[in-house]
Amino acid sequence: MIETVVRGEDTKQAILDAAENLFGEQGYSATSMRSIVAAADVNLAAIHYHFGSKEALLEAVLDRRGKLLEHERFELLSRFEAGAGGKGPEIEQILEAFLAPAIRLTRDPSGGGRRFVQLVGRLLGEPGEGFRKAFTQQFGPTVARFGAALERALPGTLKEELFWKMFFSAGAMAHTLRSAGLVRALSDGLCDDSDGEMVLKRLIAFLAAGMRAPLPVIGPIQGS
Amino acid sequence: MIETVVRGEDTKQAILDAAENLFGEQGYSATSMRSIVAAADVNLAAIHYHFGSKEALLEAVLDRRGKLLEHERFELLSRFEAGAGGKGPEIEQILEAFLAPAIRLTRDPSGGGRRFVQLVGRLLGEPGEGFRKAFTQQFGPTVARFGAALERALPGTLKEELFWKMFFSAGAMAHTLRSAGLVRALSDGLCDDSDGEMVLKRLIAFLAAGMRAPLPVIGPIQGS
DNA sequence: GTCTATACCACGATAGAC
DNA sequence: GTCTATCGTGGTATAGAC
Repeated sequence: MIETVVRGEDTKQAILDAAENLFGEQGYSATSMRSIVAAADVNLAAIHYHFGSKEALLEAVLDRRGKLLEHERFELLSRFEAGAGGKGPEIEQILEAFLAPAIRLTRDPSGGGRRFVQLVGRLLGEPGEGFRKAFTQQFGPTVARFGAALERALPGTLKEELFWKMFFSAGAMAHTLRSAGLVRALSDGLCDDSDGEMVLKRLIAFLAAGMRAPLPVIGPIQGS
Repeated sequence: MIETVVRGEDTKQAILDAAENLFGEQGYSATSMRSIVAAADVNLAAIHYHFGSKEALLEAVLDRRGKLLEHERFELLSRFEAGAGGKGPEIEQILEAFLAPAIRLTRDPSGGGRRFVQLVGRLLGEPGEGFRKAFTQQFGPTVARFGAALERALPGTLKEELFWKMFFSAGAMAHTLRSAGLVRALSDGLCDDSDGEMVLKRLIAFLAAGMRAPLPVIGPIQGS
């Protein structure tokens, strides 16, 4: 006779922890729900009871830390805005407000924060209308808020040019975040990303230069 | 009585075409072999006969266009090197030699080239020791060749700093390539990437600025 | 409300007939 | 070279125990 132990919220959190780790390590599609319930030591059907589906579980994983991440980013940006007087914060400060909370998550001793960051970085590149919607919903307000800040920091930049700069930057940022902890292997031992502050400062310097660079305008507006 | 038709090489190419399209559209893990054989109108076991496994099929897809892509990149870089005399090509030219052949593939009328480029861009972010090995094998020589060219174009740059610049650039490039044809949707109609030359020039300008920017050096080497 | 057992169909892979 | 049959595992769904 197997005893039925009612754990309630514990079960939910155990599933979220296991899913965060496995999704971050192996990617969403490559992770099976059976491996998640095995790691969490719960029954297979518990996922469907608490979340409904694999995709809904992913959204719950994103939600758990995503709200806090968004709050920290807004908080930091607001602090920089307050300290900059009327002219708004510098580009470097805007980038720092966006990146520092994410990089800090990378150093979470439990490893869960790093896995979460890797997962988000990978999701930006994954196709499937399914969770592009969830992704936009999660990070849309952040993109809007930081886009507005960048627009003020780069006077005279067309909306279209700013989009491309943010687009290129998103690629570099996502690549850096999803590779968290793997740089030593990727660079054959040449480099290391264990010093998060170092990675942060270098990424900011790289992106700020690109943000300030004038992008060529093609077409009848400028001619050749 | 169903007739057995022997198609030989046709079957192999049909599978490669279908796999390229579906891997590029949906990603590797999310694409089932059954959907591939349905699109190619061949039997399920044909994949295993011609390629051996799903992962081997992926490598075959990468191989088919990858060799030509590498050749075009090397060719372009060599031409720039020949035209630059003893001092080597400019950063912009090196980036163009790397990116232009890939962007041009994006405009392939059949759509296969675009799907291939999307696939490669996505693979850079996917985990799994499995095809990181295949990926390195496919693009290792290219990275080495272009890294050497960049090193000469950026005198006085430490190997470590150069790695990070190439690392950030790889993220931006992969993001741009894997989003080929999706920018209109991603930007809510604000921008479009149907003009490949425009995307190319803007990406090069963005990256060249980052490449030239001095990255902060942390640690005892420079102090604060 | 919480959890278990179990069944369902699609998946990647393989063996062997033709 | 091609096909069918089959294996173990994947995501999903539900009935019912507690």
